[in-house]
Amino acid sequence: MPGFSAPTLTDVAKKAGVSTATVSRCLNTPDRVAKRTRDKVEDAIAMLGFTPNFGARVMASKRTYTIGAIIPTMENAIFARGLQAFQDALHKQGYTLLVASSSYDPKIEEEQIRTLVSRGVDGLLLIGHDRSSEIVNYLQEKNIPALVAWAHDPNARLPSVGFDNFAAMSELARYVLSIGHRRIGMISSWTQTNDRARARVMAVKHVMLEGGLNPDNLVLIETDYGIETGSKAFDTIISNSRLPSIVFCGNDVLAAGALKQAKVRGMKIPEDISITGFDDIEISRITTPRITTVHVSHRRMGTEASKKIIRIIEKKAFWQSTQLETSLEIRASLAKKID
Amino acid sequence: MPGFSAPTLTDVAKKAGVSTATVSRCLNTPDRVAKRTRDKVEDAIAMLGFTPNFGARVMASKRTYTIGAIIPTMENAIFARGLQAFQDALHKQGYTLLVASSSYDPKIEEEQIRTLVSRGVDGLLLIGHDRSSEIVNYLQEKNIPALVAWAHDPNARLPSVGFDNFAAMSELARYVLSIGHRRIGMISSWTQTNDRARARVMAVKHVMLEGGLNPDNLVLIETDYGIETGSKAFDTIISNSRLPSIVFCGNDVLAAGALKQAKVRGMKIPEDISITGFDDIEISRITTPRITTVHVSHRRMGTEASKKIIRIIEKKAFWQSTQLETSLEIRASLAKKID
DNA sequence: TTGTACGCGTTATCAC
DNA sequence: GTGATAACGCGTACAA
Repeated sequence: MPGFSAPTLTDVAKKAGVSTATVSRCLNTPDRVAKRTRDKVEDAIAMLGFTPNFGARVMASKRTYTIGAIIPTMENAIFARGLQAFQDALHKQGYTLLVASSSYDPKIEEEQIRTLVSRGVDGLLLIGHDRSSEIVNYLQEKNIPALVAWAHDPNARLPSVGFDNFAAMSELARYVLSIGHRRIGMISSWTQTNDRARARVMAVKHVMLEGGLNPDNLVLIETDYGIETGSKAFDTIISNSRLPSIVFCGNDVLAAGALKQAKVRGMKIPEDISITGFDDIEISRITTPRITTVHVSHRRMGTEASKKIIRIIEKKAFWQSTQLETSLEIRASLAKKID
Repeated sequence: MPGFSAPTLTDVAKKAGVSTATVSRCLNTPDRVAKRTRDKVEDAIAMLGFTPNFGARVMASKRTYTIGAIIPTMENAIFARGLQAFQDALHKQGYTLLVASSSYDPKIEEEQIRTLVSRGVDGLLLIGHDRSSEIVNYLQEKNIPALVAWAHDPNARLPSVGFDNFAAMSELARYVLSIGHRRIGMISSWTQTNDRARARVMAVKHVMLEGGLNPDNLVLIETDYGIETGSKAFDTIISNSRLPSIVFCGNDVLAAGALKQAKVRGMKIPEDISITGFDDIEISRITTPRITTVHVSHRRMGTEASKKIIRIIEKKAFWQSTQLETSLEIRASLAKKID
């Protein structure tokens, strides 16, 4: 089909015998056009198979109806799930989602932010509050609304929708201590550039202090996200001189890896050692035994995020952060410590 | 920051004391600009914090460097993983990924295709070959390159990168029959609009015929993707008058659900019943026992897809479909049938 | 209610 | 190697 070129507003206008302005109005403010004219125009549009040119539209109107999201990786089920919900909700409101990923690298995240901004996104969804004030300034200067998800901090510079990682993990840790555990291990994602992971570790330490334990005695391993890495970390932990009676894991996937490895090492769970996760994804329910975890509705977070960002973009409300609930899911991987 | 507006090419040109054409050249074909001039321009760009306007660029050049992908859902780990690899590879080549999802609904997929096309994507990644010829015609008319992933069919109208679902499942089924299984059950995703699922079911039936069994005796349950749905389907299967000795599952997630439910029902695996999956995602390695499955490199598929679509877009090659290898992963959930 | 005409920020085609 | 300038397709004052 050489020489092919898409029909334009002008083509439609000619065919319908009206001006381009009228065609444009039919598209954007149909009620400002007489019914008869509108019908003619709509016929012409249908006959030509016309679709408005996106680039031209952006240039003329400065709006893209596109929202960008930068997540660490889609390979983590919690982001995949939340993002899916985010995209569904966005789509219903006529917005399109542009996705990028940072591989947990702040440099890449900044680069992606700039890319998406140059593409004219109307708003941005980011994960967690950890980023340079420089890039936040940049967004402010460019006037791009940004929303933080998967974390909640009412005092941060950007609005957020998420849950309180510190509080949620504290609740779990308090319960664990209350049933007698005193020797504590933890497997976490890297805390350096991940405020969610950091908050969860801090929570465990804080609760240890509360309970009269020395937080320095926490046997902590940081590692990449994954089942295998969780298994390896578990091996490191049990090679420690003092075997913990409980291993907190920063998420369910690490917990599944740890649990698997415990079985490989011939340990009984929870008799020999207890293991907990975080997120309550399916994996925590199919292991034997099932994993005690913290329930979070990632789908709900995605939906809420879409509502909020659209509201901010359309200036229908001043922003305020919203906090989502979490709840403990006590399952068989955790048991009372009997000395 | 009222009255704020981004610096443009013209601003940069003024500041650098050159024409807009030169600035544009610095951006697109730097080697066609004298070093001295280029330095001046680059300084000006840095000072002003200039970023090219995407919409304008599209209008002038007809290229968006954007590729659209429409997948059934990001909540399925195999798509999440493949898409992540796709996006990483694309990003390295300077392309951006636009994601949409169809929820396995052909109507929604068509709508999403049109949306992405109107946004000027340079190319499209689609899943599977199942779609109306009407929409394929549409893509052809509009001259939008489209690539199919997660399926391989050299005779289809669109190029594809994927593996042969039929052959892969046949291989597994032949092995299963060779170790003595004769009463066969299967849990599959809906086959109506999913050619991958359909091919896997057909493979099992075909191999049954090959082995002298009546394919009509296959106890087949179709259901949604998920662990819970796998469990329910398993219950339905075992309520059947003739208990199968093997249950093929269309994917690992369904298999994990089935396996879990088997244990709930007090059955021993693989002594009482064997279960197999497909995809070889982590979940198949953390269940007890581990699940026999078909290994597929979804990451590799994503990477290959990105190479191929860029090559097609940049007309560096005529298209031809590429087929990826699969391999059996025989694990403890499958055992010889002893009567 | 409808039409005219300009601007949006870039790229590309010419001359120079 | 560089500069002027005409597109690109749409939205929107403004005028009629």
